[in-house]
Amino acid sequence: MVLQESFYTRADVVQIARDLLGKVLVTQVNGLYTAGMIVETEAYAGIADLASHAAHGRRTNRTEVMYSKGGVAYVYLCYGIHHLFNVVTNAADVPHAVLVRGIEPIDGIDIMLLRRNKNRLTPALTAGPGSLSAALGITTNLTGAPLSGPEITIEDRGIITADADIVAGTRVGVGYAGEDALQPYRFSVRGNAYVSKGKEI
DNA sequence: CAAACGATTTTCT
DNA sequence: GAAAATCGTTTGG
Repeated sequence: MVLQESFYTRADVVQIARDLLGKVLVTQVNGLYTAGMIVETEAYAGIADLASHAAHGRRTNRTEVMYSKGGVAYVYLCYGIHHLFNVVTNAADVPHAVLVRGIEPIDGIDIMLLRRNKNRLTPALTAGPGSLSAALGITTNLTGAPLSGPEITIEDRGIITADADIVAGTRVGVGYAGEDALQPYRFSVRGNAYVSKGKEI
């Protein structure tokens, strides 16, 4: 079933990041259906989190969508090349978000291969935030799109991820955030090949 | 209005 | 291991 708004509007963004492991991210872009299980996430805890784009309550055109009520997409362009997909959480005006960093392909693998210009399935296809966005056809024009569909949804297909199979660690690429870079806000499925190789956990 | 830079990935040496 | 690719956003003048 498709996750309801009540899943996203909860106050604890770290808990949501953990809960997203094992859920299935589904996109339908240009009529092409692709889906994959989320295996790696990072929480960005709003104004108090120096690693967040909304640190100190910064509010700009780019970050505005993070202030939406939970349950919409926040996609932003990094290094001019990569589209990074986030899930906006919490109530309106609380700019929390969860970055999805890795998925395990489930449906539409042939489509993903075409989009990534590859001809065989390897973990590199969807490991890493830029890679999975490209594979699923996610671009910045999905920013603000509701996760209730039709273009993008997150589903619970009954996959259970035990606590023992969840690895917590520090976030990748946020060294500029000082103390907050040390927060255990990164979660991944233990041993899964589609977890990105960014830094060590 | 100009300049620097980034929640990354790929490619070259 | 190092560096390029590449552009919207943000910041400074």
